[in-house]
Amino acid sequence: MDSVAFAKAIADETRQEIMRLLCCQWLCVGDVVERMNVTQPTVSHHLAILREAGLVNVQRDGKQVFYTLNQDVVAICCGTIMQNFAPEKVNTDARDLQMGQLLSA
Amino acid sequence: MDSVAFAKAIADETRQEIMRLLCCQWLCVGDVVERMNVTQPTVSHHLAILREAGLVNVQRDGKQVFYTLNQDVVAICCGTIMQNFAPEKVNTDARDLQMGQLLSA
DNA sequence: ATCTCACATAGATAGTCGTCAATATGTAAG
DNA sequence: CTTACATATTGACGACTATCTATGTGAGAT
Repeated sequence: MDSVAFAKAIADETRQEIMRLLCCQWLCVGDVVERMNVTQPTVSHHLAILREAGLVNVQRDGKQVFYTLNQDVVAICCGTIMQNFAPEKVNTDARDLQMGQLLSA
Repeated sequence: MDSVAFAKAIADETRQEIMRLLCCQWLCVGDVVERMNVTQPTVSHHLAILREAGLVNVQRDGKQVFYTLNQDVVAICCGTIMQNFAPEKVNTDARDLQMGQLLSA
């Protein structure tokens, strides 16, 4: 998963809203649809993009399909981007200090 | 700077290539152009997008305009995204451990 | 088997984006 | 005040994207 593909996958308001819904919980497609202001095919489309990017975990249960956000991939991709484009902010000897600043910003 | 705007700004191969060039050094537009395979207007266009996103610092020197990547903004935005979409990976008590795993992945 | 429900896919359309050639702007030099 | 140079802006064009309606698919339930 390269940085460009990851950025493209999350570069959409609707998609990030879906990601927020799927963060730390499993929801089926219908649940997502009824919490948003777009149609079911639109949700399905965005879920497909997130799925192909490896950003969501999928599990079928009967007629329903459940999704949840893959936090590991998000974290790893963000780490890669920071290593690529903010190397001076993630140097080894001051890592946790810097992270503390970043996370409180 | 919200996560969507940041993602859109970096969601392009050419732009990330420019960002790599401008990481940790100042380059004028001409220098960027001659290291890439796109025309000067294209580089100027992408620099404008990065500039409006606050991702580059700009400094004029005579006829030339120098750019460099703003690593702080990159780091802060990545931190925001991780807080939004990978909260379980950046919790306080295991922060540096998790970061160590991420950065070595 | 048929029906129904949940989800995915296809097709159409409007809007956005990346790129280039051409031109404008602005800065320094002669 | 031209001239030359570095960068920015404009306009055009093709490619991609987000959304919708309509339809397909696949898994229980009757």
